Amino acid sequence: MPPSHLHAPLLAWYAASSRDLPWRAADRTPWGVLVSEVMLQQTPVDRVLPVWLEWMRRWPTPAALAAEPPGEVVRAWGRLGYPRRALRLHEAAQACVLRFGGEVPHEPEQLRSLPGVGDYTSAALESFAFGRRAVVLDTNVRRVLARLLTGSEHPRPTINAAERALAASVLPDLDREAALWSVAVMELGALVCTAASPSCGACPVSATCTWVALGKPAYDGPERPVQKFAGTDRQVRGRLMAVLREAHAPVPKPALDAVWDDAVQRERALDGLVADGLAEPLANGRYRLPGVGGTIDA
DNA sequence: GAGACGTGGGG
DNA sequence: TCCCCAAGTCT
Repeated sequence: MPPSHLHAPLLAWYAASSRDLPWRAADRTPWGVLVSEVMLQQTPVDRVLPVWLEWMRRWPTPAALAAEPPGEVVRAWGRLGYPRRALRLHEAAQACVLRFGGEVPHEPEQLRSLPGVGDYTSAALESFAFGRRAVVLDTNVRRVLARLLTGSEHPRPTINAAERALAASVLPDLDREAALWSVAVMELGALVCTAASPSCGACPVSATCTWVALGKPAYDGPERPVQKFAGTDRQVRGRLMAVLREAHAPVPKPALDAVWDDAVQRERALDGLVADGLAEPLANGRYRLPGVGGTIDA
């Protein structure tokens, strides 16, 4: 249970300053929360918002999404990035239909069995969709608790048992309060206690923040991993997928070859997309998003 | 447990 | 321009 000097001001701040996001609305559904959580894995809210609205309009239930060919789902995913998430969401929808009566399940182990649902997303669904107490530990919560409680500017590169226990120790005991606490801490991390330039002057709990009390010391923990992108297979895959998404007929190989000069890397990337189920090779040497179109171009 | 996996905005 | 960053998951 968080001490009241943290709990009360944070909840007051959340009531006054949180964003009105549709997946938090009173009429939200577990399915809508699941879609939002998967889309928000590594993608900012502003970019997710329009895509989420369109998805919920087209596919308001797991069954609606499950009935689509995977390629159509990948196309609607657009430029959110990491399109394998779209495939996993499609598979998760099918699992809901086949195994859970068309509903998003509410038991943690059932949630964890869904493709694309890991520790974080499972806890987020427990908490935000079903109103149950769960330790929600995403990058925002980790950063806020690191600063507030341990005085470190950033959390360690990987979650360990001690960090999870600390998060659990400040989580309210009751379901409703726990869910509210988690979403409020997340929101504080997203809007105020940001990674690069926190607005401590606007923070409702800066008076009791350990990191502030220590004079905001620079991070001195283990090296934090940096991701390369330019020149990687990931960049090539992205370009290939952009061509396939925008095409509404099977794509001739030369159109794919045009996106990258290095043939070895290009073929490796394309093979990877096929292996992942993101691209479908046709008999005539053309490619398309999996299952779309129906007609086999001759 | 390290590395793979997209995309685009901001400093 | 370059680098960091954004509600992680999977292998």
